[in-house]
Amino acid sequence: MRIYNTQTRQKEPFEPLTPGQVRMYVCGITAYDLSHIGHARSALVFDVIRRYLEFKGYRMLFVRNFTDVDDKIIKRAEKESVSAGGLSERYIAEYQKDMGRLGILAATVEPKATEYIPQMIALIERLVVRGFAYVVDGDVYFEVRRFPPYGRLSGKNLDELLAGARVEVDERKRDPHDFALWKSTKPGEPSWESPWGPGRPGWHIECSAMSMEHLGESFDIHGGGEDLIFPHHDCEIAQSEAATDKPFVRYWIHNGFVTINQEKMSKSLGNFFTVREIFEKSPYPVQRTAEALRYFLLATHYRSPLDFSDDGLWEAKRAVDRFYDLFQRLDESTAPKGQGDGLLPAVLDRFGEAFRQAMDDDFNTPAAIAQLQVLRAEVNKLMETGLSKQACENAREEFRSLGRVLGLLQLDWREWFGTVVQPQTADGVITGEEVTVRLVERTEARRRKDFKKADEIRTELESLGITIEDRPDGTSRWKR
RNA sequence: GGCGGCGUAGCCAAGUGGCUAAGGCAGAGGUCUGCAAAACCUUUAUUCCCGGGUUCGAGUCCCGGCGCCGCCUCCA
Repeated sequence: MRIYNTQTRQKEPFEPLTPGQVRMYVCGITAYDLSHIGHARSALVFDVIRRYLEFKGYRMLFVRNFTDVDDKIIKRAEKESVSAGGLSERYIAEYQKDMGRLGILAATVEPKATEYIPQMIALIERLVVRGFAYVVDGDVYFEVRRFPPYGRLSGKNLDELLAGARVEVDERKRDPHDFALWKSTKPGEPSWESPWGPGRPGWHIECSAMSMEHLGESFDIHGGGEDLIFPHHDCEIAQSEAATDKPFVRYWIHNGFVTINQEKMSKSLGNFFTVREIFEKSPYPVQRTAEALRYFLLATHYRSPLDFSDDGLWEAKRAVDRFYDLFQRLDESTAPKGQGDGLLPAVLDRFGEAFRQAMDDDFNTPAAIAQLQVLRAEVNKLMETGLSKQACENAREEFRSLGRVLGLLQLDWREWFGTVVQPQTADGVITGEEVTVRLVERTEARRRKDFKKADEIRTELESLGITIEDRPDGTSRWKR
């Protein structure tokens, strides 16, 4: 398996520090607002990486943090006249709700920054003792000039940074790029006791403290959005390696942005869609919307920018429909053992292997999905030659097994198409029972060759979002 | 100004030196069907932004343009 490492800007063979085990840390969110699709993409990318590594047989130790103390949280909390802690708690819960609906699996540990203040203080003290940090008026800064490799990850050079950067001048800092490890408290802000007086941690230190606490001083994979490369991850490297003298991380993985009309989606630009909105605007049930969104996001490689659009999302849904069409055919097949039975195992093997090869190449999900699509076509063809019930089940199981890596194709086709008979359905949505009644009428009409009546019923159901498919035996099936 | 990335069919999107440039969506024709839908078959880039170069051979490497984007300040 090869992984693109931001550190070296090339794909490298992947070998974990401990054979059979992978330790991975991913920068989560700052909890002060609802998550947008960009957050969802990042969570999804690392969810799939985690799933694939588990699929490969690795034991995963996966940490994804929450930043629950920070300027933006404090500001927002002030505005809403609530406590900073309460605000971040609320948005952490919202994040977990959204990501849960998207099928993002929980991490092994999901630490919150404020629960690791002692570890952060200990780390900062270590840096002060070792001469990498200095104290000014209750603030503690990391002195970047004392750590020559600073900027290695992003490829930035301190002297060149000075030329163009608009860095606010803080006379107390020894270098404009020195960053805060500890900030002395202002009145009304959350604060903790420290050797330097009451204060709160700087942003970067939390990730070093929490990752080391759970994964050790050196671990395998550290991930996040590409906007975190500089300064956040460069700062993490500086703090961590200055404190331990050990290599901090082996593989740095960064996901590309979600854009809107080719422009970065971000809170500051105001051009973002929240995950919540996607679900609310969707005419489909949560599970189906979630899978369409996953498919859409995974159809682009994780390092490429991805332009979000409603059209793209519904195209993805159409593509997933084709899989569930096949699953229904497989499920309803009553064919006896046929020629396809003999050919199927080799086909499943071949595409399973192609799928793994795609994923082994830097988690190439678009290529992996393409293999699933070709397999779908192949199985459809084999059905023409006759596939026994058992063979059909084997085929379905292969899609389920590979699809699990991407968090796709796990539903029963009835759930996907919304044909589960639900006694209660939202206003304006026809229930499965009602559809069944109309369908029986239509079947009767067709039997009488009353095609006018049959077509009326079909048109009526179509206007309600129901598509009918007639089977050769005169019966019909339907989907939303 | 510094650093980095991208430009492949109507749209989305793989492919980073070598069989006929994956796959999806949309479109066209056909088989099937009462008509549809789904499925299947055929079809949609002699060509990968432009111009040079390296090579037996380049979408893929190098140089130079053009266009777009990101980071350098909080940001997934």
